[in-house]
Amino acid sequence: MNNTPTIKDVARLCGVSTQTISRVINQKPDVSPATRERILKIIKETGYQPSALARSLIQQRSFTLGVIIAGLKYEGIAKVLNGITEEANKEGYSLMLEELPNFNAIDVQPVIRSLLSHQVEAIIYAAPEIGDNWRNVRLQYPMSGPRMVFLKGSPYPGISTISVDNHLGGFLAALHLYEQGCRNIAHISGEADWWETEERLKGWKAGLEKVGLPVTSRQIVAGNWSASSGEKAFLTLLENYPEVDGIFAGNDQMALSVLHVANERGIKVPEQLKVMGFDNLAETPYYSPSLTTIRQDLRVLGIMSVKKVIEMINEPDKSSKDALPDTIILKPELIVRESTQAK
Amino acid sequence: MNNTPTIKDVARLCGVSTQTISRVINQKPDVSPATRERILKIIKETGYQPSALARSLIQQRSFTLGVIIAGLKYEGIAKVLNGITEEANKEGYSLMLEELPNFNAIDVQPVIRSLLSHQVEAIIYAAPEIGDNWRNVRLQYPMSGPRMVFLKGSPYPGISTISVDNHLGGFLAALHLYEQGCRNIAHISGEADWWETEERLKGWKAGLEKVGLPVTSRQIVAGNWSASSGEKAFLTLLENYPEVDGIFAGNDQMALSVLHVANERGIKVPEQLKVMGFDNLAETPYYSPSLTTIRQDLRVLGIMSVKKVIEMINEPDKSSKDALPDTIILKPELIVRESTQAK
DNA sequence: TATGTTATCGATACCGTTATCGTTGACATG
DNA sequence: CATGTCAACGATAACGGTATCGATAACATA
Repeated sequence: MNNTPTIKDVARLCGVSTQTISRVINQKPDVSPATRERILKIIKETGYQPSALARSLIQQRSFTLGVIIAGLKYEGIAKVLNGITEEANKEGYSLMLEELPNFNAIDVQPVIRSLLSHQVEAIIYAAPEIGDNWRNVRLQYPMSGPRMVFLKGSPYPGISTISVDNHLGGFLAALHLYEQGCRNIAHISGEADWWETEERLKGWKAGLEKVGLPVTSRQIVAGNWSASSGEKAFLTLLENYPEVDGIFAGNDQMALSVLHVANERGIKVPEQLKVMGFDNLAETPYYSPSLTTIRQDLRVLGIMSVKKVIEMINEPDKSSKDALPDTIILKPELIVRESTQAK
Repeated sequence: MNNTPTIKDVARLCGVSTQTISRVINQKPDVSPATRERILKIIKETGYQPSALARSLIQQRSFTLGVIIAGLKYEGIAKVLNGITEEANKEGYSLMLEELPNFNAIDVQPVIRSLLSHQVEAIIYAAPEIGDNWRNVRLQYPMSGPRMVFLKGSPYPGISTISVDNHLGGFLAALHLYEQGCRNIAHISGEADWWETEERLKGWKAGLEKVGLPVTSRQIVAGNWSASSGEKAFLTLLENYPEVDGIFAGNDQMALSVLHVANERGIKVPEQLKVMGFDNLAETPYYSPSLTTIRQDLRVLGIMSVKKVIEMINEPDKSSKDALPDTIILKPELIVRESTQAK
């Protein structure tokens, strides 16, 4: 009585069957203009809103996507999510959001089950690939379940994956530092076992090899994405590899703390040391000096992921000619700023 | 046939009624240990998962919260969301996420209707208060609808609101700069019409008045939260208020670009100019110099909001003794670093 | 007049689950 | 033996919609 009206209430008020109401709200034919108008009026008056739940149940379509994320504090994922919400909104899909408490694959199963029980039509898996945690998810995932797209990790045949070419990013970084005159180039890597960490490292190595510079263990120090880890790593570098004249940090935060320490110690950037990061955070133009970095457009990544899953929903045979490929690799881009500009 | 099994499939396989299956999955009595075990075994074998949709429909409970956000690119909201997902997870609630395409109140109505049609049990409104956009939402929202909590805006009698005391933050900032010896203190404000902008500005004014410093229009320059706006604002300040010796920026990004410009121009921070921000971003300890700022714990804000709405769901009479108050104001905290340390 | 066509609408079943009440049989009790 | 109690289970309706088919009346056509 006091609650929100249902289709039955509206039908009773209009003196017609629920079926006719259904026809009106779904804009189907077989309703006379007169009754249609009368019904629309009463719908407006009562504020009636069809239940998406009941609809999903009978139609076997929820128009809902599941999104699994982890590490919202890591900044990057927020941008991905931004793209996802934008595109999902545009396409009329709702989103169920699940954040994993940690990065293990162990806790993923209940999260997926929860999404499935809500009959999401597809799942966007945007938690980072660390070690073999993706592998387990991919293996355990039921073939009969709704389609799934993996974000920011390694491609795998038969499984849709959308990533940024981190290898290329590392490669570009190494080359750029070389071209700016650096001959002793170090790398502060991201958190161990992350796919992105490995790829950036490999790309950086490939770049050094390409230009004929040696790659020794002294040149590589492990960080963990955090600014404080970047600070420690840089201090280690100064001790073990004092001739360093170029640093490629695995992300902008770690690069920032390199700038910070350099500033404290009177090491001039870029004159004595060239520094670059990865991500192109919005603030990087305002670091001191402004930071050269590798731009990756994570918002677009999110948009692509929604486009892809909706495409998979609409044609499960995936045999369209201009369909998106299963594996999409976005190209990162070098952004040159003061921190590597030879003067 | 090929699809996920329903309760009927399980019932048929077990040779019992669906009711008995229901009793098992809900851990209710009136099932013999033998059949219970047999049923559990078949449930495991088939991978049966009860439909949350059907359940929500019959029970009139969805165990789902709606979250409305805007401006994911603004960093702060990601932390709020982080707290929300954490607490919701803990309490066994799912989340439906909706991001507003802009900050107007115009587009809010369809978003709310969408959430209502999914029968969310409560809504957390975490889009910023700008001008009177909250007012419209609050007025248009149906009294009969699920309860709603507003985040990061002005309290209003009878409506639950959880915010940070931005006024206090601005006040603390002004006082701190004064205590550090500044006598010409400027403010770079956030985007116009935001509640947070106004509060920080008012608090800062109150602080200056408290210590007996004048407040003139020259001392206030409008920014828009972005680092580039901070740069412009600082340049304006240098022109119109050259005697400035202390700056309170409305957020850390704008403070960062003040540091950047100061560094470029050879203005020594903190010796000649003391600078502070607001937010306490993770990177602020590594700005050069490290940045004094006002810490607000937005993750806790998110957690509190979930606690509050769940409390409202469970006891709509809100007459418990140790219930959370309708209006919760979290206290920000001064974090002193190099950028304001008198030497 | 008998039949066909069309526009408009309703009756019924169903989606997958649970609430509610009823049924059955075994056993105890007076 | 009649009755009561209890454990274990099923039948039916309901949640709020839609799919499917059918019904009715008005009108056109043969």
